[in-house]
Amino acid sequence: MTETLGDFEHLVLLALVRLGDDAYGMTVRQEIEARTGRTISLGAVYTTLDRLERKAFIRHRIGQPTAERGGRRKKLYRLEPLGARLLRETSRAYERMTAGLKKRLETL
Amino acid sequence: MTETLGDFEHLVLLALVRLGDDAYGMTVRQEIEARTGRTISLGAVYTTLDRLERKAFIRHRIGQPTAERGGRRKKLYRLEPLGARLLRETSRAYERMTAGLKKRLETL
DNA sequence: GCCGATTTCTGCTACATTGTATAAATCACG
DNA sequence: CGTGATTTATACAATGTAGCAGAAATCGGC
Repeated sequence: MTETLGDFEHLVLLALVRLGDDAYGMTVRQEIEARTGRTISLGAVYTTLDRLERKAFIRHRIGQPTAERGGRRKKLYRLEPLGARLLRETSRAYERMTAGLKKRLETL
Repeated sequence: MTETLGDFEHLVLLALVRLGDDAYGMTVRQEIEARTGRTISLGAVYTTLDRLERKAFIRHRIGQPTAERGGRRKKLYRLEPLGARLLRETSRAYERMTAGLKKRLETL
């Protein structure tokens, strides 16, 4: 593996996988906040999405405006093959690091 | 969660758990290299161990010299309660992020 | 036993990348 | 317009990483 993912980048990619068609700034933040319990600024999310896109791990398209008042057009993101491969590798590496340790981790 | 662990810091803590009594610079590197498949410089390991210790997540003691060739005295590291708690939280957060996604991740 | 060669291990320094907050700009709709 | 949803810009802190210097220990020859 040549490339590596930072901690937060990793979380963002996982959020994209789970969110599927509805992945953009706000939902990505919600998803990560809800599951990790940590508080995240939107700026952090956008910066990271942008960086991941520059590296060709993800790509965006512009969504349709919604019927709500306000509601600027969203940038919807999805995983690209390069990012998918890296995410899979990173997840596997994590699995190998924790293999046989999960019970112990819980009782730390 | 107020504090967070970086990607590499996380790997280092996991290595400490697995290595138990025999965790020092070289073995930590070996462990991470073997399981993640990535190449790691010793300097990276030492710097990270040092930072983790400053934050009171880990602590070291000086080991006895061994009979091996070379074999300078080792700094043996072990997890402190603060680090253990953070590691557990981080691991749980990751579990929640990947819950129900593992199969999908494998076929990305 | 002393001495240099050799090996293991640690410390330091410097720089690149990633993480994060805050404030400002845009856009879509009524 | 004015208002709310969303994105962009900016700046700085924290983390990741390489490279090299140096200290401590053993080994073999003399």
